Amino acid sequence: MATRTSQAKQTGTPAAAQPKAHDFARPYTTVDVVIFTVLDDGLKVLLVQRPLNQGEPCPGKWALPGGFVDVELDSDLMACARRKLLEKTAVRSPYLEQLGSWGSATRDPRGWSATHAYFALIPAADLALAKGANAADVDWFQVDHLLQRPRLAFDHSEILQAAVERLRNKVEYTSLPAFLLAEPFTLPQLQKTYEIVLGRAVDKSGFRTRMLAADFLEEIGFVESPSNRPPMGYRLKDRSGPVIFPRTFSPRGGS
Amino acid sequence: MATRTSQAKQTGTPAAAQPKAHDFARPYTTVDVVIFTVLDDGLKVLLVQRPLNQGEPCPGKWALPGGFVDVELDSDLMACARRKLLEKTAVRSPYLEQLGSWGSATRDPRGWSATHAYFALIPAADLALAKGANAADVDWFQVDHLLQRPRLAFDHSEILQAAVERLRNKVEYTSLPAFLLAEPFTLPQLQKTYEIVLGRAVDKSGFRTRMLAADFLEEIGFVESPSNRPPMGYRLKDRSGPVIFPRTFSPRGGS
DNA sequence: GAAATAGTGTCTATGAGACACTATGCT
DNA sequence: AGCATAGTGTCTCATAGACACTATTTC
Repeated sequence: MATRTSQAKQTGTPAAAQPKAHDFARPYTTVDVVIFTVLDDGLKVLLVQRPLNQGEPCPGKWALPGGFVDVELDSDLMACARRKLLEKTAVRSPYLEQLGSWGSATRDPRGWSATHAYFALIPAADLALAKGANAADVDWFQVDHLLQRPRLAFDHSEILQAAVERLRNKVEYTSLPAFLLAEPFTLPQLQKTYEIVLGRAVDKSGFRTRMLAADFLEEIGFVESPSNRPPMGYRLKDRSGPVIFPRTFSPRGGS
Repeated sequence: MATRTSQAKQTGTPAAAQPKAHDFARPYTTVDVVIFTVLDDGLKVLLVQRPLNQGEPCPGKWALPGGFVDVELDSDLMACARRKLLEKTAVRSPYLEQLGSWGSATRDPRGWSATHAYFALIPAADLALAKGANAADVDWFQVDHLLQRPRLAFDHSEILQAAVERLRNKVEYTSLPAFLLAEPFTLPQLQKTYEIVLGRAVDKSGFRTRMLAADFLEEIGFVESPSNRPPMGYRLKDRSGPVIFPRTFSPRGGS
């Protein structure tokens, strides 16, 4: 029992004269980040083109930004994700949430590997500054196109799909889209963001009632807009996470 | 940017004459499983006592069942979780869902490690058979007690807490508790299970309407009960996963 | 004043919660 | 008959969706 090959960690039986289990072959440990933004009226995701070098897997294919956990640099998984994000976007404090993990013997040709996937939301406006940091092999892609024909490296298409599902789901009952906007933002802007992510229109009146009832916005004064009546600007009362609404958005609650 | 120590995997820059990044130090990769059941009118979780051997971390403490991924045995993470579950409970086809991952330099004294946590639901009835497989250092613990004073090995108290939160959350809007019952079960039994997991009573009429409207149950004929009017027995139409209800349970939906 | 956008009022159908009721079997 | 459990009917009130309305600015 409890030994060797498999476990040893949480086994009841004394392990006797076995080599320590944790000296056995270890899978690779990586972190990948699905970075979303709303740009040009569309939901976009950041991808990185894989190098063409010999020995690199999936050469030339587009992939999620990510890579190996660095046991020297990264104190934990989240820190590693934040580092990857910072390297690619120069954004420091995005919304960042763990998505799940994917691990198998075959997902990376180099051997058994497990990746810890995160997803991030960043305002497109924050990127202007970061342009310098963006290399030529980094670009934003329309999410819808990527879902229609999945061609990403490794199992990244699958991970992307899971991220979009999670995002779309949560948007139905949380204030997540607010993290896709730079402050101050207006309610019409926020509504537009919801509509872009959800892929459908939502009623203005209901939307406003809902947002204000959730009590997560703070008025910041009127904001100048390209034309017409000046809208109220808002910021988040608490940037540490989204608010959860009591009910869902969908038109007919139907099962 | 984008080089060395850290990545190399998804970096734009040709890695030139660097040692391959994946030859660097690798974290340990483990899987832990939070196994729930409902037993004696309480929500229980399965724990394993850690061995007392020298060199083993957290000797004598109770921990979630789990251990190192075995790159020979385990084709993927889920398979690893299923294996751990089978080893401890002899249950083959439980409800099994990924919970998240926890990884840091310090969570295991042996070094940088990342665990992939899963949670499982099994009917207590299925365990009778498994008793043989259960070693002396395995036992069921009342979840509420463990949450009140967290004393588990490693960061397992944190993982358990996350699992309970996820479970309680999902129970509000899914048919998950059905996976805690052996078939056939009755609606009163199912209701009881909901109440135990949620920690509060739910209205009978509303409960039944809801369950039947969700159309995930199949009548299996009347079932003998200890007394009185015989209830209808049901089984799941689809054991592959829970149904999601359109709305939540909570009394006042209020925000 | 017209146009365009921001923001509010109001009506209604739905459906969940609450609770009273009926049904069926056991002793 | 009486009790205990299984199962149903019904009333009400909150609210989400729909949509019509008002408000404030620019030209």
